[in-house]
Amino acid sequence: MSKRYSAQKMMIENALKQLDHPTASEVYEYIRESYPNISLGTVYRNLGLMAEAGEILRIPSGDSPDRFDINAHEHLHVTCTKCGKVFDAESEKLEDVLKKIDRFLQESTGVYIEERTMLFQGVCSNCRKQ
Amino acid sequence: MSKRYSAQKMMIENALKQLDHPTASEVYEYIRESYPNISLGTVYRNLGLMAEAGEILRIPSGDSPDRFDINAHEHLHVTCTKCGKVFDAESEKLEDVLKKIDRFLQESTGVYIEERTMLFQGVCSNCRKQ
DNA sequence: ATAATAATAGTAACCATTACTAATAGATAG
DNA sequence: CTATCTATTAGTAATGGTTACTATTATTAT
Ligand SMILES: [Mn+2]
Ligand SMILES: [Mn+2]
Ligand SMILES: [Zn+2]
Ligand SMILES: [Zn+2]
Repeated sequence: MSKRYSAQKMMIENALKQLDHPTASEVYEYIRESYPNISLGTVYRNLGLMAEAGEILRIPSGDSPDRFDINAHEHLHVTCTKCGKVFDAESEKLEDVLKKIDRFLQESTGVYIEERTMLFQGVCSNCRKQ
Repeated sequence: MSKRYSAQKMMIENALKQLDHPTASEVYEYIRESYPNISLGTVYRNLGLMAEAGEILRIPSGDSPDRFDINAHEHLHVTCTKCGKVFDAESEKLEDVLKKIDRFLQESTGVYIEERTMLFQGVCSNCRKQ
């Protein structure tokens, strides 16, 4: 059938667990250390399929390459513009606020919201010290 | 000094007023009808500079090309996945909610938020009828 | 006018991502 | 088992939006 659990996919899953919100290239480089023949195309294809299936999260980023997240539960990301670190944000309170936005947008535009892309940028407390 | 108001920039501004959230290419094609020698690079450069200067808004879009908005006031965009139409959403109420998100993210991650990228997608009421 | 320098047109390069293709590996059936 | 079928891969080429480069043109300052 249409699902063969390849060794490569397993390695990609493992890389996602070891790395913090990595790009496809970072996953590729990580796997290459133990399995030098892995193909970048294979990494891209599997990451895309997994994101499509809802098994992982794709974090689009506009200018820089997309990042991926083993934590598939919907949550927000904040990126530091100085050091590039990615922070997670998640809470009941936040979910309520987001639902409120969905409802507002739906009422004011008539569009039934199916997907949101949200990315926040700023300077982290560590980088502010320097 | 560093600001020369070129005829090309004026044409780009005008195109932004005539078109609804156009891409750089759409601006380019629009201007080409009356001024065939305009360069796509010039359109990109000016749009980038204007967005940088806060004179216009850049709407990043992940997969598809970025769009631009003559309305520089911060507001949200909802795109219909069927017809591609872009809807504007703006209100006092919404601004309050967004400020609330900023404050929450700042408290929970320590990052001082300087920029937000938000894009919503769904199906518009018109497309739902079909 | 002359010189200095923004800005442009045209084109080449970039780079993340996708598409393509022949080879591989794992499942299926006899 | 052996032959066959097919999902997946490695390797590489192509894509497409965007940026970089460079010689030329247009605008400003002297
Ligand atoms: Mn995360
Ligand atoms: Mn708008
Ligand atoms: Zn930082
Ligand atoms: Zn629609």
